[in-house]
Amino acid sequence: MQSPEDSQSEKIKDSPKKDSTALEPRDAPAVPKPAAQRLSLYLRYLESLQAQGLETISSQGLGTALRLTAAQVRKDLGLFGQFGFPGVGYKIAELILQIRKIIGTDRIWKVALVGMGNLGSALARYRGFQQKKFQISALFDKDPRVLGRSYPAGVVRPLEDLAKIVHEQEIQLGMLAVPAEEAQGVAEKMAQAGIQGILNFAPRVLQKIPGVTTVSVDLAIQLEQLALQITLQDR
Amino acid sequence: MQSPEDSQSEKIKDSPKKDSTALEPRDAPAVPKPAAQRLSLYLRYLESLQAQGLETISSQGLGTALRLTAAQVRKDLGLFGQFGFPGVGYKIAELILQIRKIIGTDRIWKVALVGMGNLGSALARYRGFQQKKFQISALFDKDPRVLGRSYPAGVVRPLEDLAKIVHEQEIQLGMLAVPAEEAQGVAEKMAQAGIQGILNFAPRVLQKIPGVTTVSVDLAIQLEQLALQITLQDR
DNA sequence: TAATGTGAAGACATTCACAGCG
DNA sequence: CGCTGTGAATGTCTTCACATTA
Repeated sequence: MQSPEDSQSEKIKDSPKKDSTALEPRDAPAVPKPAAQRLSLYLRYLESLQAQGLETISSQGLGTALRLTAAQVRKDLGLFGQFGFPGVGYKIAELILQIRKIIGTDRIWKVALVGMGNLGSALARYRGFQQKKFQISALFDKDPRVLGRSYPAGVVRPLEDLAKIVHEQEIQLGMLAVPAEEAQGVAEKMAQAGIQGILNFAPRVLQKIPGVTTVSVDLAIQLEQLALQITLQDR
Repeated sequence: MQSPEDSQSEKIKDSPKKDSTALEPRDAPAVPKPAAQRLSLYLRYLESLQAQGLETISSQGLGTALRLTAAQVRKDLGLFGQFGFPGVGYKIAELILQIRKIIGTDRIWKVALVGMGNLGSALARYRGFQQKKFQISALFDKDPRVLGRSYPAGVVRPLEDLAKIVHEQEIQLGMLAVPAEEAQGVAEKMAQAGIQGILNFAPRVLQKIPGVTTVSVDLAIQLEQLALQITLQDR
């Protein structure tokens, strides 16, 4: 999907290959990329179940709501531990805590947003992030016309201040919403500033930057995927 | 990914199974979902090459730019035809036309946008769509406070007018940017109005609606994926 | 009894490697 | 000669099916 894709992303694992005597990479079982994506879906749905006051859910119940097989759900959760109770299912509250811990959203992540055009300003106002433990902590642009503009997340600062602010505020993630031509360059600046991961909205594939993880979302491509699926169906 | 689905999406193919005598589904070779996603990436990069005035590109060149192997590129394009020239590579202009035809963006698709909150209004102004042959033709909301507001794509209309306008303007696609709780209901209204495909931005998995293709994009989930990858790395 | 967890089988996707072509 | 197109080999992911458990 949807990505693919709908969003593209970096590799996650580090296949242990033949060398089982390797000491360094702390032999954790690799997580299949599709399973990683589904983990977020589980969490989101479990949270809605909890809001409804439910206590347990079966792999079958999760699967039906998320359009997956029950076996898939069990395999996915099984990658991280034994969370279920035979004859009962999964305890919702407990599973939510476990998944948050796996994803890392048992704590808050600070995010810098670079590029305050149409999309950037929408992202700055989007409420879906806070709930998920992401706090937009600083806004940047290079266009003098938007500098100083004020948002709930603060004022727009010049790109030159990026490294300083990232360090001061201990920002770990960045969202990149600049024009395609500038994306690679700005991404590299973000990396140099100490950002560990970049969510890229620019319509361009970023070349690998050592030490940085990137995930891309391209809105126009998602519409194309929709068109393609329809076109393939009616042929 | 995604990757799946980072973005998630419906099934594309229709596995031919054993029954090779089937008459109905017009035996076209199924397209692997990941390959379908990459097709859009090829197109986008080819267009940028064309803008630079280049004439040909090898599978190796495409692969390097898009972080894929050359073999992968050849396999993918090979799913749709023989577009390359041994010893030369692919002719950029020609390949662009072919891929547009496959995706269906050799013509214009009309799009209705439902839900004019933060995200909806950003989508209404986003320039990345027109270039890709998607024309936002009508805007809808149910909140009286935003009705009548004016955007480049027109004025915001009440949701009750959806079916009428979809038919009048021959709209085929919809973008859904309403709150999660309303997503399924509004998606079903869109289907009834005659829309063939929905790009869903609401943070909820839509249940299957017969006759409609859906692709989902969840911004908060993409940030979670970034966090997860970083968390998995440093464990 | 109603559910999980998990090897084994099967389906699917990627990479290899090389024949063939302009 | 350089590069494509494509079967065959490999690798990854999903589904099956059932022993196991509370």
